[in-house]
Order: sequence, then C-alpha cells, then structure tokens
Amino acid sequence: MGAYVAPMFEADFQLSRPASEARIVVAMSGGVDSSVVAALAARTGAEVIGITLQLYDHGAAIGRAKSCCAGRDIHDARAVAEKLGIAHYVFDYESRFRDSVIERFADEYARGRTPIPCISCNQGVKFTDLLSLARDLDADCLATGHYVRRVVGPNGPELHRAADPARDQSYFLFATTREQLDYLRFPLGGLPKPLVREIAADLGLPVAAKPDSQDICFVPNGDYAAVVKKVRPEAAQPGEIVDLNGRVLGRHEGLIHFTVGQRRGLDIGGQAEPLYVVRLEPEARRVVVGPKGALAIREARLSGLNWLGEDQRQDLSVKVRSMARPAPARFDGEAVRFGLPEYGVAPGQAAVLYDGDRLLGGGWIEETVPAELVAA
RNA sequence: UGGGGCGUCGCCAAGUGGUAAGGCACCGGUUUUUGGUACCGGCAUUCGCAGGUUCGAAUCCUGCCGCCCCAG
Repeated sequence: MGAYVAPMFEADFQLSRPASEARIVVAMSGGVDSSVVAALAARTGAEVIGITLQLYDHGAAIGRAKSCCAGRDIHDARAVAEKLGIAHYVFDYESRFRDSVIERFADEYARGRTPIPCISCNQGVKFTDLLSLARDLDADCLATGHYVRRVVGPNGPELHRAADPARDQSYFLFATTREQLDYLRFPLGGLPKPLVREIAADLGLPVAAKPDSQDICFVPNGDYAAVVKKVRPEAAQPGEIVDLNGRVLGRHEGLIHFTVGQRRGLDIGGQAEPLYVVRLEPEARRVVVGPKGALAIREARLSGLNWLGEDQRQDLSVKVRSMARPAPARFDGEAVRFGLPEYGVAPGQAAVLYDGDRLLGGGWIEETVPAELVAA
C-alpha cells in the first residue's frame, strides 16, 4: 500500500558519524519541502536545529502565503519546528539580502540584463552566510529542501539533477562550490514531490497543503518592475521599440519590462507573425524586436564560471533555463556552443553544464551569438 | 468638389445576396522557486452613417460623411 510507504521513509543525510552524535542544521523556509527535511532530519536521531532567515520586509509580506521566507512563512517554520520538537532560530538577514540579492537584481535590469535572484540568493545568503552560521553552530551539515542530489563519487561529492526531472532545481545551484557541497545535504533530491507532501501530511505538519512557492519571493504580486523602479528609478525610462532595421514600431515604458525572447507586452499589432524581443540596448533605451527566427543563437559566452567536474570536458549538455532538458553542446572553458539553436537566451541568465545527470558547472551568460552569424 | 479608389474588432485582413475567416495585439487560465517561452480559452448580434430593394444585405441601389491617389 503506497500510502504506508511514506511514514517508513528514511532519508540518508550522509553523515560521517552516528546520527545520535551528529548535529544537523536545516534551512527552514516555512514551506512544505524544508519542513519535511526538518522532519526527516529529526527522525535520524540527530540533534536538529532549524534556522529561518528573515530576508525582506516581513510586515509588507504578511498574508502573502505563496512566497517563501515572509512573515507568514517564518511563523509556519516555527510551528513546524515546534511540532517536531526541534530548536528553531530566526535570523535577520534583511540588509545582507538587500545588498546581495535585491540591489544586484535591480542593477542587472538597469543594465538591460535579466537576472536570476534565486541563484544570487543560494550563492550568497544561503550557501555562504547561512552555511558559515551552521559551521559556527558546530553542525555536521546544512540540509536544505532543494530538489537536487548529492552523490558521493570516487572524487568526492557530486551534484546531480533531481530524480524527478520535473522538479529538478540544479539549475539554481550551479554556483555551488566544492567546499559548500562538502557540507550541504539535499535529502529530497531523490523523492517525487507527491511523496514529500504525503510525508508532510502523515506527520501532521501544518504546512502539508501549503501551495508551492512561485515567482520571485521578494516581489509582491509578481510586479518585479515595481521593485526595480523603487531601487533604481532611472531604469524605468521610456523609449522606442524598433525592428531589426531600426525602424520604429512603437514605444515602451522602460526596458525593465522586457527580456530577450519575450513576446507579450510589446503591444504592436498588425503583424503577420508575432514579434519577440531580440535584444535590449540600455544606452539607447531601445527594445529591438524581430521574428522568432531572429532569436536563434548558437553560442553564449560565459563569465563567473563555477566548475565542479574533474576536468574541462568539451562534449556535454547544457541548460539555459531551469525547466528544460539538457541539450547537447560543446564548451571550451569560456563559451558554450549549442548543438541546436537556443531561443530566448538573455544575458544575465545562467548556462548550466551537465554530464548526464551530473552538474559539472556553469556560468553567467554575458553575450550571445546569433545562429546565422555562426553559420555564415 | 474633374476623375479614380477605399472605409469590416485596437492593428492587418478574408468575405460581392444567405445570415461576419484568419493573423497580430489584448485579456484570462495552465505550466514554472528567475525572466521568458509554449499550450488552452476569451475577444465584432455586427461590417463609416442614413435610407431603399429583397424572404434575406458587409455584400445591390441612393444620399451623406471621412480618407487616399491622379489631374487641376
């Protein structure tokens, strides 16, 4: 009976000593996933400390159940910890989060790029600050609810995609270093989401039916442009929308409303085919649009490379967005060359490299090369 | 104020007597711990206006209004 499997489930926290002697710090966002991680950790018999970070204005976020880490979520995390009988602490990381995530997010948009705040957050606040906090607490490891697998291979821990490709979050963790990976644990990586909810329900966790988080956690109502505008007012200047030949087709209310590959919001009708944003020109405040074919790119130059593999292999696969199956590509250490053209690839996004399910590394997309140019 | 053409949803555009295609845009939803994409659904009881002919008109006739082109 499948329903009875859940309560029996035991997670492997890959501890180097008996659980009864170990201490596990769990990053608790207040959502279902990290709550279940805390429960699984507690079940090992180890001492468990739940930590929740207060990352942004909790006052404004109260009542917003669908985001992570807001006031409501802090409350939920505390309730779960109480239910599990584990220690729980809340730390105020607002200024750190503002500097390393929100400001950077706004700066990127102001530069005509398209940031991924979740990666900045994992990279900085979670895997640097919270991780060192866990070390200070003398914990054996820091466990999170990410859907990604830590597999111990011949050369040490490796980062792999989640067993369920539909839940895989490895894309958001490409910047994880070897040192961080040594210390991190991801007990949900091998589980299907329904089972996680089942476990939560069986344990009577108050968050069992809580909706999955979505959108950007610090952006209310999905209106990210409003956040950027608040932090970088100058980034909201109106300008022209032009076609590939420079012909003016319309006007826009700020580059911050657009990203490469975007179709909606241009408000330009009368076309035989849809128009997409091909690129943003922040200096001229122009949005350049074209047909879908103009989005095809064959190459992307990367910066801020993080490498977890043993060697710089050439043939691998790549994801330029979280929810995509890795596609064949070649990598020379600086640029990724796609086997087939990719569409809607914006500077500021990440290119993450894989060998099968194993994440080898990745980097930030600085610049892309149109497919036609490469072919010519 | 001679001649010719045109006026169908925000835009483009089918439809020349049988009871308003389609595309773009827009709106809503699904998917999604980034942006975006994709997919699904919605979107003109009405065809510049007013009359007329007809069982029946966006389609025919008349007048008016508006726009464009050529010629003056």
